[in-house]
Amino acid sequence: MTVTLADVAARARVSPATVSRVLNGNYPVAASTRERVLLAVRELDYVPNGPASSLAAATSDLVGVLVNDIADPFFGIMAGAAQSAIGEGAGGRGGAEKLAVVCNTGGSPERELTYLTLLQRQRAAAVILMGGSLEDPEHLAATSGKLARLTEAGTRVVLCGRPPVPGDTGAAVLVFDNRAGARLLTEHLLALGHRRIGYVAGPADRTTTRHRLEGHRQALAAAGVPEGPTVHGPYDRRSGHEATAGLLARDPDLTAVVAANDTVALGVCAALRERGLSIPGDVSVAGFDDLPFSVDAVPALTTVRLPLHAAGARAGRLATGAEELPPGGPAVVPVELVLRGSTGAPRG
Amino acid sequence: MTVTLADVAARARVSPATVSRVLNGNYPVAASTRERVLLAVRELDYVPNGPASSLAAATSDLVGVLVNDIADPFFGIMAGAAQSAIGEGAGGRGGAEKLAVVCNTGGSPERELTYLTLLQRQRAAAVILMGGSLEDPEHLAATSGKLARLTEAGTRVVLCGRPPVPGDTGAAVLVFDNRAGARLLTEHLLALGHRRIGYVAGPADRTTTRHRLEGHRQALAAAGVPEGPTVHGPYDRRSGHEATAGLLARDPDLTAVVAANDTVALGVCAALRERGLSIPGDVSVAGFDDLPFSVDAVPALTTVRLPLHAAGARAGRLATGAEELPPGGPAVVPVELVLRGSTGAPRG
DNA sequence: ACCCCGATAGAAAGCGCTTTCTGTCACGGA
DNA sequence: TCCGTGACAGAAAGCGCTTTCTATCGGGGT
Repeated sequence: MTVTLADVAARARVSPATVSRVLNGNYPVAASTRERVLLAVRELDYVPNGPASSLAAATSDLVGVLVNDIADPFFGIMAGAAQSAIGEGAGGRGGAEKLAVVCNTGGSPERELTYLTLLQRQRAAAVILMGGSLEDPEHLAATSGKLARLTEAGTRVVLCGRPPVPGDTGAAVLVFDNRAGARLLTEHLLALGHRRIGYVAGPADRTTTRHRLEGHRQALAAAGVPEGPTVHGPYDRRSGHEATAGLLARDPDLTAVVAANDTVALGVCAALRERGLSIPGDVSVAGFDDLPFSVDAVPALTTVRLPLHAAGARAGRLATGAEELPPGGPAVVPVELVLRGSTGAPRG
Repeated sequence: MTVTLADVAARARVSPATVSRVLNGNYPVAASTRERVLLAVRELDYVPNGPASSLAAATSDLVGVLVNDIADPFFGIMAGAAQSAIGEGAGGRGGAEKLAVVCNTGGSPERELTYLTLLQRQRAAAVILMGGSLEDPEHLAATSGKLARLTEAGTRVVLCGRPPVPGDTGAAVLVFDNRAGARLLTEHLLALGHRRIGYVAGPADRTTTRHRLEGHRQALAAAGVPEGPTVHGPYDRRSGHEATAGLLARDPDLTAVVAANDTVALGVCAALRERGLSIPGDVSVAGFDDLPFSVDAVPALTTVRLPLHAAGARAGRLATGAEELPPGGPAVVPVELVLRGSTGAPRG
C-alpha cells in the first residue's frame, strides 16, 4: 500500500520517532541521521498521513475561509489575498505549510453553520468568515455559540468585513467602515447639487446593507434632504437592472442613484441607458467596492473603494497568528471615495 | 476537554462501537438504542474528530478544487458550481457531507504541486483541477506523476477546462472546445469584412492560450487572410490596455481585436477609447468566456460563451462519483458564439 | 580514574475513531 | 424441552503518527 513513516524508519535504520523528529524539526537530530532519513523519504516518495498527524498532534494545518459568494470578485479578491498571506506565513507546526481552503456558503446561514461544523470536525487551525452576515437573532446566536466552541477548541477565528457577533467569542474582527463610505458618497452627491437620490440596497437583514443605508441616511439627514426611494435586492446586475424601474416609478425626477455595489451599479446603468437616460447627464450613478471592472465601465464608476486585498491579507495574518489585533473591539478598516465619470452635477 | 465518542458512549450506556455504528449508519442498531445515542450526541454537543475518522477509515470527505485565480469570476463561477454540486451529492461514507474546498494556485505550478501534496496528505476523496495548465514538459511530468499517485491512493481526479496530462493517470477530463470557439469568433469577424485582426493572447505556454490561438489561425488560414499582430499577456484588464498600443504600433490599420478573455477585452476597449477610436465604428473588439459583466460593457461585448456553471457542476458530480464519464478520452464541452454590439463591419 | 551531564536515539503509550471478531439473548421449529 | 438462528451489542485490535519517558554514549570537571 502506501508508504508509512515506519517504512521510512526501516529504510533509514532508525526508529519511527526519529523520522517524526526529522520531519517536524522540533528536536535535535544529528546531521548524519537527518540526511539518512531525508534520503529515505525521497527514495520512497513518502507523503505523511495528514489525518494521523492531526490526530496525534491534536491540531491540523487547515485554515477555512468562508465566503458568501465565490463567484463575486469582492470575495475572490479578499479570499485570494488571505490565502496568499497564509501560504507565505509558512511555518506552522514544524514549518508545515497551512492549507487555506475557501468554502462557499452562498450566503446561506445553514451552509455557513454546516461548514463551521465540518471545519470543527477537521480541527481546523483557523477559520475566517468573510462578508456581511444575516442579522436574524436566532442565526446570530447559533453562530456565536459555534464560534465560541471553535475558539475553545483552539481554532483561531477571524471575522473580516463582518461585525462582531454577540457574546465574547474570542474572534479577531476586521470591519469596513461602510457607514462612513456611504456617507461620503452621499455627501458627494449632495455637494454636486442632487436632492432626489434613489438607493438600490443589498439584501435586507444583512449587516452590510444596513450599515451602508445608515451612512446614506446620516448624510441626507445632516443636509436636511428627504430620503428618496429605496429598493432591496441581491448583489447582482440583474437586481440593479430591475430595481431601476421601481425607483423611477416612485420618483421620475430622480437625478442620482446609489447602488449596493459596483455590480448592481452596472445593472442600473444598463437600465437607465435602455430608457434613453444619459449618465451622468440625466442621472448620476455611484457604486461601492471599486471592483476591477469599475474603472472600465462607461462612464467609469464613482464608487467607494474598500481595500479588499489589504484586508484579506490582514485577515490571513490574523488567522495564522502572524499578526495580533490590539484589544478593544473590532479594527475598523478605512474606505475611500473614488470620484469618476458616472457622477456629475444634475441638469439645470 | 472536547467531547469524544467514548463520552457519548458512556452517557448513552452503550459501547463506543455502537455509537460509531449509529453515526455512520452502516450496521443494524435497534431503534431504541439509536435514539439513546442520538440524544446523548445532542446533549453533549458532540462533534466527531475528523482526523481520527479519516485515519481509522482510511478516507476523508475533503474534495479539493484547484483554481488558477480565485479573484477571477471565470474560476469563481466554475468553483462555486462544483462546490454546490458536491454539497448536494450529500451522501459519502454514511451520508456524511463532503467538504469542498477551493485552493488558489495563482497559476504557479509549484503551488499547484504543493496543494496536490497537501491534499494527498489529507487523503482527499477527490481533486478537481480547473483551468489551463502550463505546457512545460517537466511540470507536466511532475503533475502526471502526482495525479497517478493520487488515483492509486483512491482519490478521484477530475480535470475541468484543462487537457489530459500525458500518461494514463485515470483522471476524468472535461475540456472546453476553445479551438472551435476561437474559430467561430474569427469567422464572424471575417464575415463582417475584417482583414486586419489583432490578437491579445493569454500567457504563452498555457494550453488555453494555445488552443484559442490555433482556432483563430485555422479560421484565418481557411479564408486565406494573413495573421495580424499578436501580443501575449496575463488575463487582466491591464494586459489588454497595454497590449493595444503594441498592436496598433505594429498595424495602425487594424479594424478588429480579439482578446484572450472578456477582462482583457475591457482593457482593450478602454485603450482604444483613450485614443479616440470608437467601438465598433473604428475597431471591433471581441472577448472570450462571457463573464457576467460583459453584457453591461459599452458597447456590450461580442464573445464566446463557455458554460462555466454547467461544466463546474459536472466536474463536481464527477468528483463525487455521482456521474461517470464514458470512456474514450476527454469529454468536450461545446461553446457558443454570442454576438453583441462590440463587433461590426469595418468602415469603408 | 570517577561521576555527572549534554546530546541523541529508541520504546512505548496513546490520539479518537472504525471494524472485525465474538459473544449474548430471545425466539421459533422439531 | 432443546438447539439452531437471527438480531444486536461489546471487546479489542489496529489506523499512522507524536511525544513523553528512558537509555546510551562520549566527554569534561575535579
